[in-house]
Amino acid sequence: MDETLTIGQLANRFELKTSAIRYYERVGVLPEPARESGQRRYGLDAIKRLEILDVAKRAGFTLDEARVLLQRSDAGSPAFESLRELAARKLPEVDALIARARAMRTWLLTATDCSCTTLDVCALFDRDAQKPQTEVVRPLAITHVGRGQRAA
Amino acid sequence: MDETLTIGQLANRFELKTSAIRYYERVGVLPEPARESGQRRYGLDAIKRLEILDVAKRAGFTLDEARVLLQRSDAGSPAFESLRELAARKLPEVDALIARARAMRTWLLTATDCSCTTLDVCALFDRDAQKPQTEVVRPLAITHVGRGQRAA
DNA sequence: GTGCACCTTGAACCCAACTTGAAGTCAAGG
DNA sequence: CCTTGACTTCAAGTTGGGTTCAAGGTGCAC
Repeated sequence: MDETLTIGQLANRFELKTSAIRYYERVGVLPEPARESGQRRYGLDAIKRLEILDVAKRAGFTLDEARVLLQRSDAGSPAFESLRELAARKLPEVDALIARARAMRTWLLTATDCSCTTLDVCALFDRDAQKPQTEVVRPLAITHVGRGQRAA
Repeated sequence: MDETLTIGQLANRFELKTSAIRYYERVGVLPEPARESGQRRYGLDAIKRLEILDVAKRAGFTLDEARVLLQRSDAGSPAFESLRELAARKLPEVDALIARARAMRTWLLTATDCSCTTLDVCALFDRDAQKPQTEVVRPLAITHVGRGQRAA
């Protein structure tokens, strides 16, 4: 029980690829770990960090935001201010996402039992009728999900 | 009233950039339009297409899916089968998105009035406690929103 | 002493949906 | 004639979150 893990063991534990962990290190989300004959060795701190990161990703934070979060968490004292700040900024984005997704859902349901025979005459494609509910929301940073890798 | 628009006029009408319209043409979402001394001239068909595309994008279709949709719409006869098919395939993805977004929302609300002083001890970052509700959903093709351009 | 599993590196590649840039064309106005 | 402004082309860049590749190191068992 020496409490350190290789990158492969750590990756397994979090269902990540080793390349992802190296990537996190590269972009500053994880600090550089200790080495044993050139190889990375991770301790409890890294595990805790990845756990936090895991939750943060689920919560819709980008890696950049998570990086800030984790830096503050290290700093010690005013740790939680940044989290509350970030959460408060994130909330309206998430609300907008939910609203948009619901409008989409309604549209899709209607579409599956629409009986028009050509698209041109169908009310589903009446732009103005849809506008009020389904405003397009621009910068929505929930886009990290599922990009850059094909079916893990 | 000659009913044709230049690319710039069309772009204005849909709050797109001209580059986006050329891009749509390049990837086959819009057909090649007529030309007058080299310049694109768009008619009502193009407007209708962009209206459909607009709704399709709101509904979470990718450009690729929209392209199929619009091709079928041209073909004439079995037009709506493809739409119903696409809608049926899309629905569970949207449901998953909504579920995930709601879990996120709960988490964010909790975060804004959590009173922990360091991240390490906070229940918000207890991975296992969150798992059941907030499973990470992988391929979620709603990612077309807000990528590739900074704040239109 | 070699086979094997695991680790190392940097650079290049992936995706979607565009945007940006350079260099050129065209018509109208002064 | 010259400028202005809107158009044209094709190539390359941007974004985020990684993956993939080639070439090589390390340690242990057989």
